Amino acid sequence: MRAKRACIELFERQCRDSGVPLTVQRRAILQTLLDLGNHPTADHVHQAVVAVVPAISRTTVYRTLETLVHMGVITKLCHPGSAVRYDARIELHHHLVCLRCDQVIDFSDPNLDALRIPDTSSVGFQVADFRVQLRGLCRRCRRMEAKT
Amino acid sequence: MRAKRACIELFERQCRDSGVPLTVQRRAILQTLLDLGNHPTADHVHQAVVAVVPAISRTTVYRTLETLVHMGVITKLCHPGSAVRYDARIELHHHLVCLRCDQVIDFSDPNLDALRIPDTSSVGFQVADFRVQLRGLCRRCRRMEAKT
DNA sequence: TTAAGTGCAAAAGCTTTGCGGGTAG
DNA sequence: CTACCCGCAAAGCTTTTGCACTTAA
Repeated sequence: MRAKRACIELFERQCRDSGVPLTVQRRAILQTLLDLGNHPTADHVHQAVVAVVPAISRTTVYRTLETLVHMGVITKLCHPGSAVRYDARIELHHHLVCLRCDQVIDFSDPNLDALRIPDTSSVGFQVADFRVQLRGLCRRCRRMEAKT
Repeated sequence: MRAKRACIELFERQCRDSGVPLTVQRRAILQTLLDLGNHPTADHVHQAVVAVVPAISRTTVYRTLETLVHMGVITKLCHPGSAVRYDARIELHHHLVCLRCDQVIDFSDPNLDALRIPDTSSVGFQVADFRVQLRGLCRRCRRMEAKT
């Protein structure tokens, strides 16, 4: 995937520009998040990154993920479940949200991307981007439902 | 507000139709959620409902909120924060999500409502409805940003 | 050199579970 | 009467905090 390299370069550039130290741990966490692909929790990331940097602590993973969000390199996922999930894809894309099992699936569609952003100045809100959530039942939950 | 009564009636009808016992606690929790308005956590609901039913336990609030979600009377909010939030508004509406403070603000707009739902059959997903998240900075965070 | 990052252990939140007693239908 | 609900207490997760040590720039 081409986007991964771009994401890492963005991160390294931002670090230099704002004087944020570029550590082994940070690099490994970002790399792992990119490799994992789908919406892991902080703990998922920790489990995976331990394979690369065995001594890394859960605390560092939590802290680093928040740092990366702040830098705009990754985003927090809006998720109905209890644990926070992170998303390394910052390009415009959308989500299928299962109302039964709370799973979140990436979904891309040019028509959704073309949405015109409405005026929110009346509430003083400044829009940066948007996501569409299509809510319903995923394949598995639909089957379970059918059996009942 | 008209919708509140409708919501309670929907709930009572569903209870009778599916034989779900209609208890004092459930009624009070739904009523409280409707009165609170904006996206409370389970604990917020508990704090508020104690004023009406003093002996009610936190556990019951957690359980009942999940029951109401399952019945389709309320929905879980997709929220980037750590605690789950609930939304008594089941009508179509959208959200402004602040990327700095994680606040979620209700937002209605006919143009967003008119979105054409794309075909998701290729991934076996059945869409029930949708929400648009406009992400950016809320008024307060925008001011804080400006000062820096 | 020095400001910032890291690891550890412990605390603080949020949510779920098991169980005896209570209640709506 | 009977199945389901409720409250309590305790356990189980997830996330944050304080502090001493290490490291990138």
